[in-house]
Amino acid sequence: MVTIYDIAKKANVSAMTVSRVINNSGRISEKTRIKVKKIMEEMNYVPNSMARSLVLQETKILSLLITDITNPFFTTLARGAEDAAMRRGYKLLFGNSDENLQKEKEYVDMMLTARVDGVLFAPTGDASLEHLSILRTHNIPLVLLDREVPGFETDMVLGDSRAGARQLVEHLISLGHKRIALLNGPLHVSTARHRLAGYKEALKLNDLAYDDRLVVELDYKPAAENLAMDSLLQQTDPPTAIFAANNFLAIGAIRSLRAKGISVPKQISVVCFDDFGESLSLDPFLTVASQPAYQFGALGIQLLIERIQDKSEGDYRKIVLPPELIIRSSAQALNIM
Amino acid sequence: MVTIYDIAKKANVSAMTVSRVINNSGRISEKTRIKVKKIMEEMNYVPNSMARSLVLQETKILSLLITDITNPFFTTLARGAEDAAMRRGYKLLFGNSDENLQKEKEYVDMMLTARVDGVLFAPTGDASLEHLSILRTHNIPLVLLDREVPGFETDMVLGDSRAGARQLVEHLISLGHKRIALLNGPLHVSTARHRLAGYKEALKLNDLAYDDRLVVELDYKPAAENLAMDSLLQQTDPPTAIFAANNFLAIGAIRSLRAKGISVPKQISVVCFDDFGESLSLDPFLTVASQPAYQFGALGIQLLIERIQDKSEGDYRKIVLPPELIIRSSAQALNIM
DNA sequence: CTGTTAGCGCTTTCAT
DNA sequence: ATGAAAGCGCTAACAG
Repeated sequence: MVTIYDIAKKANVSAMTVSRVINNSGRISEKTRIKVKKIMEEMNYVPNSMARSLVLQETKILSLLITDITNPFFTTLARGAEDAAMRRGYKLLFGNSDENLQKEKEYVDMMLTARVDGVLFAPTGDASLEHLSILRTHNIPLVLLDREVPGFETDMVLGDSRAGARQLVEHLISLGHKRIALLNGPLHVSTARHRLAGYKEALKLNDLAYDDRLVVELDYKPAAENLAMDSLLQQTDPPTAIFAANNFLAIGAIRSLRAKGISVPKQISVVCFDDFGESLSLDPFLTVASQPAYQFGALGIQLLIERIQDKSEGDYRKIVLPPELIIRSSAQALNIM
Repeated sequence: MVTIYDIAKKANVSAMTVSRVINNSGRISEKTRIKVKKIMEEMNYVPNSMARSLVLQETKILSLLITDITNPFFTTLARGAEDAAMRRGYKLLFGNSDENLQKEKEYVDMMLTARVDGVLFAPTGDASLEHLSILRTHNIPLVLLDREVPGFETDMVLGDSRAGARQLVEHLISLGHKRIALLNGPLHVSTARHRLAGYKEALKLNDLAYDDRLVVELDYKPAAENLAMDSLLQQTDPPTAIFAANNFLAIGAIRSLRAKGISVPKQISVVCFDDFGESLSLDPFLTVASQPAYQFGALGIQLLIERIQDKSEGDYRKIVLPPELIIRSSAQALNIM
């Protein structure tokens, strides 16, 4: 392995001079700078970031933990974070917790031993509090993404789940629907609670009664939608529309409905939170509350780096990004029979 | 920051003893082991992987570079790699080159300075040769994924693009199609060349003439499919079926066709390479050659770690994973008019 | 403008 | 069973 000492020897200078050339620090004569640079090239020198970090006490590595790498919302968010980090000279260490608290813990340990300079964290749920506290104990700057965790204060970038849910449900109501089901994620995740709140709010604003038989809470398990649909449809007064709390739930629901021979949107309307990437949807027909996923990542990195560099104990900032209602064809006016 | 010296002092032992406890190495009395462990807990000690790597000359970090983080093929592959790496005690540093040679170079530099123990590399194309050579120069074990690069020998995990393409095209032929267009990726990527070869092979096996007006080479730019469709359809003897070399191209093509009021599959059949994840496709109707993406990642890691640990200069291994033909409804029998 | 010294946190080697 | 010394590759602080 080529070190600065190898370079130094060959260039007849001290290691320190080589170090200065590498970092463009201090004053160095143009002549030696060029000589050293040339030798570094010749010898294929690559700085050792381990050694550097050890003395500098900073790694220039940020970590991004997401909960589902197969979800377009998170991959788009990841691209936003990556671009923003790179642009500012930071590397990004990805992690995928898979909505799994145990995996999340492993990633937290990894962040700690890797001595990352900061963390962008999409928690699996309220139980992530413990993990966040560990990071806080070690003074690692931290930005929460997409989901908040009760009892934990920090910078965050969130969507407006309540408003988005309300808009979606009001859209259904404006189409004449009165029996609207909510296919929700687990309530230990803040976004699920907020979407439920928005759902209730929309009902109330329109003088519709809240019926808890229309609300189903699903964890992110495959095929759970199928059972949920069954029970929903067997009710005496079944829903005419479904509000799915995220894109995957909507897809699961629609597939389940179609498998039963029920047409969407002709027989049942469906709307959901989160869009799919442009390149993924064959037939963009879902009416959605689309979130600016790329911005989530980019702004998260910005907050994080500001926190790292200012070292300031300034007040925590909470950025709330509004969703955009995109009306397509998966929800239609209720047929008056 | 808590170091082994802090622990040592508090436990009235030497740093060396603490180190031994951490690594379960050497013999230590049960009494001191327990005492030291307890103090480590109390003080929230976390080993510093930088310092450790610096002396050990290994990081236990592997790097995975993919070309498109929004493509389900690669995210699924990433999950396979991640699971396999974690299971064997390695961490995975993700990178997303975005089919961009410049970004790829930045990631290579990063791998070098981060001193990763090995690299899983999906190259952007043949021009990646230079980057691979750099890694080779620095003796970094390397496994190529999905795409090979002429002139570069190493372990690889590939799909059988030629066979998959042949099957897809023969399927179309069996449905009565004779004018079959190929919507291909750029030819500086090995998979595109192999898919072209498979396409030609299928034609030849069925005594159909190869017509280069039916073959379009697209780079991965948005909306390129639209223009390609235009020119394809304006021909005197336009295609009745399209073989798209990957999932995104197929989607682009279908959207373009539908925008022109052309129905798939009624008027034009479409098949493609690579499936979508289960959770992403609303309406799994595309007939595809599906690749075992998860296996690509898992096997890649396996090859890589074996190479790292054996240090052996054994022969390079090339694993070729066959695709699976999944017949759905996007391709139908040609209407005899 | 350049060099010397010391030390970042850890483990290897050699003592005891 | 435990410890002391040296060194991994690098840079901050000070000296010249």
